[in-house]
Amino acid sequence: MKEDFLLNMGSDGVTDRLKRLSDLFVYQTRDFYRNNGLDIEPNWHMIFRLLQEREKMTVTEIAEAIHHSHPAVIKLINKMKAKGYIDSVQDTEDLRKYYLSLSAKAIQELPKLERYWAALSEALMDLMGNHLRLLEELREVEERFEEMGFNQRAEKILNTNRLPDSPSE
Amino acid sequence: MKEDFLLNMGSDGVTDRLKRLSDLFVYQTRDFYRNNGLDIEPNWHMIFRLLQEREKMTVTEIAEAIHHSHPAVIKLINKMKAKGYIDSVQDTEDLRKYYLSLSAKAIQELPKLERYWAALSEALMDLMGNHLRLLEELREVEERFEEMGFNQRAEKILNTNRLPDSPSE
DNA sequence: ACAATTTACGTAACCAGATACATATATTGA
DNA sequence: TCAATATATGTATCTGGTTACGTAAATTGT
Repeated sequence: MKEDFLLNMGSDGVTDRLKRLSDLFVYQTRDFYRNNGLDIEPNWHMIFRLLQEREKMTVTEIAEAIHHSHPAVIKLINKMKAKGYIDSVQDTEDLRKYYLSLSAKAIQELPKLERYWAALSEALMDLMGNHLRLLEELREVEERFEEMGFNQRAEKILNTNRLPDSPSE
Repeated sequence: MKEDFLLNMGSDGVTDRLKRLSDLFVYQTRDFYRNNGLDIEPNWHMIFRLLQEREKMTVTEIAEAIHHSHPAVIKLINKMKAKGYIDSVQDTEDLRKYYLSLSAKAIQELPKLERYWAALSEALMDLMGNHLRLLEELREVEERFEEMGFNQRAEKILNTNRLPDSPSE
């Protein structure tokens, strides 16, 4: 068990630990796919699920649904298109819009993919100790974030700390 | 309050939510630094802390301490060097090693930086609801990860699911 | 009806991780 | 002692995210 300096940093280490853990999941999921001969990327799962439910969506709608920037969605979708998993059809009324949906190939492969996703899902629950406390804590922070950003909270604290304190330097 | 599809995905959405939250912290911390005229990046904080405690360390030692790859540390350190925050001295006995330490400029700026880090730290506690439950849940998952990777867990589950089930397709 | 604004998609440039590969120096071992 | 192996740093290329900027189409409003 190697030393982990981020643990010493207490809450100040949380940002990096969140990313570090997320990265571990991503890299190992990619490994898992490759070892099992699946030609998909880890972050495509949410797009599959989304388009399974909604049938067709525009780039902007997807970006809003998953709370990511639209360029992030465009890059993701372009790779899925290149592999033939996504169909794109221009809206006849609003020429700016393109409706994205799962291709025939994607739908055909779904049953196979589902089996691997089920294994990943079980492994995840296993790793979380078969409870959802991490999710719950995450949700709490996400909710507070919506009330007021980290940014503004820090700025506010900086100001209140500054006034009663020394006006020096 | 906009819809968030990742919440619908339950535990399958956790990977992306961890990264999404971490990114929010990073981007808003960068904003905070820029608004206050500080010429540093968010992920430099842990390096400052580490070198404050250990005085001097090699790239490899830093990489091990924070559980990142060594190329990640090299990139990070090179940027800090470019801004004059890091000194590098070659070991006289082992010419492969370079001891990294905080520069005079870095040490001189520390008191100023501490005030901003204190504000960020408070803001973080605020956002976490003044408890450390998120950290505790995170720690649990990190520990289980050390016992067995996500990868192997998924592979194992895949195999046990396969045997008693249909050998079809 | 047409100018001004907003919306949708796309691109460029940046940050931050990882793995794979390369090179130089140390260490090991027959 | 010298060949083989291991270690330390560095580079290239991939992933994934962001903001800033650009262009075309739709909507708003006078």
